[in-house]
Amino acid sequence: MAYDGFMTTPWLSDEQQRIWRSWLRLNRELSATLAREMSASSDLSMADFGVLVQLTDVADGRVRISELADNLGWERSRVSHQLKRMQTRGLVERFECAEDGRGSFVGITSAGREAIGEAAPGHVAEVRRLVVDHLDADELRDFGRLVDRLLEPFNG
Amino acid sequence: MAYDGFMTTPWLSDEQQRIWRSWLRLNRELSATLAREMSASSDLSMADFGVLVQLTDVADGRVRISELADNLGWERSRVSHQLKRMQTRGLVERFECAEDGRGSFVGITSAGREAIGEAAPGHVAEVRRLVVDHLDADELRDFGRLVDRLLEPFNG
DNA sequence: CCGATTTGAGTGACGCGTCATCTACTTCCT
DNA sequence: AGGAAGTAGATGACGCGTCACTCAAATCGG
Repeated sequence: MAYDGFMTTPWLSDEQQRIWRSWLRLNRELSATLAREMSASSDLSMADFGVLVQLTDVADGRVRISELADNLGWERSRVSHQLKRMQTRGLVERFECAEDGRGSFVGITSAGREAIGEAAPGHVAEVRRLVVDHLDADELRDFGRLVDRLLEPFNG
Repeated sequence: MAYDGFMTTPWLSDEQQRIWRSWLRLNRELSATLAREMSASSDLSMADFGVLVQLTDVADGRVRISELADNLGWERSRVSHQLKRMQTRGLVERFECAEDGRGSFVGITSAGREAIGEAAPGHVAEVRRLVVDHLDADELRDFGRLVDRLLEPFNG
């Protein structure tokens, strides 16, 4: 157990610290690589892509802003900023909401569909290459189990 | 195997997709929670904290900027921007480099040491609570092994 | 029915991160 | 020695993300 000189609280053990730092590094490398691939092979950012995925996931192609925020796990204001940028570029469009005068719908445009259609194959290939195909069946199962385990504190 | 209507490339299987999305969510929740805790219990951001950790890691308290960038796994320009902000707040200081007229050293100030001393215990507690103590010994070992496995493509 | 509270959404300020580019210094090649 | 190429670091522009705040509409409690 390693203690840091100026702290009165135990730091992590060397092994725990190694694992934690590796985890941080993995996130860094993975998201940087995916972001680079995305912007190299399309005009979309990862954020754009995430939004468009959600918008193609829904049947009628239009979602309430808050529902979109929930599905993305983003703050509302983040969604708002993001949609503003995407609307400027013609990737999404907004519609008024009849049932609730405060709310509004957002939907994907045909330009948006075209953009995600271009971006998706390369992105999927990269996720496969770096993660899915890089683990065998057992490892992938363990991986899923662990991720679920670590998500527990955020589900309750 | 699920295919997306407008694509000619295979998407991920439902299970693979579920795991991948869970992983993305875990990153989101974890980093958001840690960032929130950090800024609630100190005046530091996660980025500030990372820099200060590196600067306390080295013995003499001064590092070449590029070395710092390598240790952090950050781009140089990111380091440059970050250090400028931190220098303004008195957390770090710069020194000229005698051996190389282009280069410079950066070191932690006493204000910087004080700041990280305040921030560290809460941060460590949060990492413990959400990750380390949330997994038993076997799970932690598996987790480390999987993270290492996924880091392989970035090591070669 | 009316005021108080809550909720859906947007905004401005500001810190973060990347990319392209710049400057100054060093190194390498001949 | 001297010019070409490379390297250390800084910078400006711009997109991303959060926080604190605003406004309008809906809902709730009496």
